[in-house]
Amino acid sequence: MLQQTPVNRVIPRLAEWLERWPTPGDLAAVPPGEAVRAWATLGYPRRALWLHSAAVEITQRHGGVVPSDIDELLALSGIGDYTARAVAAFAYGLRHPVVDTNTRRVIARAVAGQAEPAPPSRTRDLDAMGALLPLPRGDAAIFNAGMMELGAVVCTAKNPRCGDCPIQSSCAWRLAGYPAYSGPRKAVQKKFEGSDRQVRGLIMAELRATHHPVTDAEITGLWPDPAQRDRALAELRATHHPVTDAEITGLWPDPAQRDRALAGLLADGLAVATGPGRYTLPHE
DNA sequence: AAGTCGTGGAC
DNA sequence: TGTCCAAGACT
Repeated sequence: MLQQTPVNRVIPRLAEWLERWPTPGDLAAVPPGEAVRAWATLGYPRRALWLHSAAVEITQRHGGVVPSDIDELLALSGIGDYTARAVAAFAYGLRHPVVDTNTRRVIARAVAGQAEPAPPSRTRDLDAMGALLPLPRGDAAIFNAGMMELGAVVCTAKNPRCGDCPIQSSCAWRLAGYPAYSGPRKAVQKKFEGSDRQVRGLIMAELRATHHPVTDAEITGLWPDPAQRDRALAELRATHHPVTDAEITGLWPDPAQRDRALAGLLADGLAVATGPGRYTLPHE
C-alpha cells in the first residue's frame, strides 16, 4: 500500500484491511476481485492484485508465514527491492539496507552534498545505505526507519526544514552552501485529465461499484464526466471565438481510448470478460 | 531501460 | 491555475 502512496492515506485503509484479513491465508481465501474492491481509491489497483497473489504464494509456499529471507521475499508478486528489505528489517529486525525515495534524498543531501538524488540505482543505493548502517541489528532497523522519517518530515523534496534538521551541522549539502541541482531533469509526467490512466480509473470505479457484469455501453457512458466536459467547454468559449466543431469534438473521448484502457485492464487481470461485452472484477 | 500505472494533497 | 510528488514494481 505504501508504494508511491502517502502514509497518511494508507493508514486507515490498512486498519480496515487487517481487520478483515488478519493473515495471508485469510486474504488468499477470497477472490482477487474482493481485494481490488477493498483497495478502493488507493490507486495503482494492480498492487491489490499482486498483494492477493502474494498471499496465495505465501500460503502455498511458506505455510502461511511471511518469509524473512530477501530472495524469498523478492520472489513474491509485487515485492521489489524496497518492500522486501522493509519487511526483513522492520518486521524481522534483520540488518539490511532499506532504501526508499526519502532515504535516497537524505543520502544525496547529507552525504553527497547534492540537492536531489540521481535516478534510482539498485546497486549504488544499497551500497550507499549499507555503508551507513550501524552494525548492531536492532540499531540498523531503527537507522533505516530514521532515515526514511527524516526525509519524510524534515528533509522533504520541496521546502526542506533545514533549520529543524538534527544533522544540519554535518550535512554536506548545507556545508556546500545548498548548491542547486544540476543533474538530468526528471521526466515530466503526462497530464492526467483526458489520459488513459483517467479512463482506467473510471472503469475500475465502475467495476468496484457494481456487483453485476458491466457492459460496453455502460463503460462508454463513463467518460467524460459531464462537469469536466462543461468546464472544458466553458474554457474553450472564453479563449476562442467562435468554437469550432473540431474543438468541441476534441472534448469527447477518442473511442479508441476506451478500447485501449479496457484492453489494458484485461491484460493486467484487473477486469475479466464474462461474456460478449460484459466485464467484472477477477473472481479467481 | 524508459514507460506505464491512480489518486489526491500541497503549494 | 497547473505542477509536483508520494514507504515502487513491472515490462
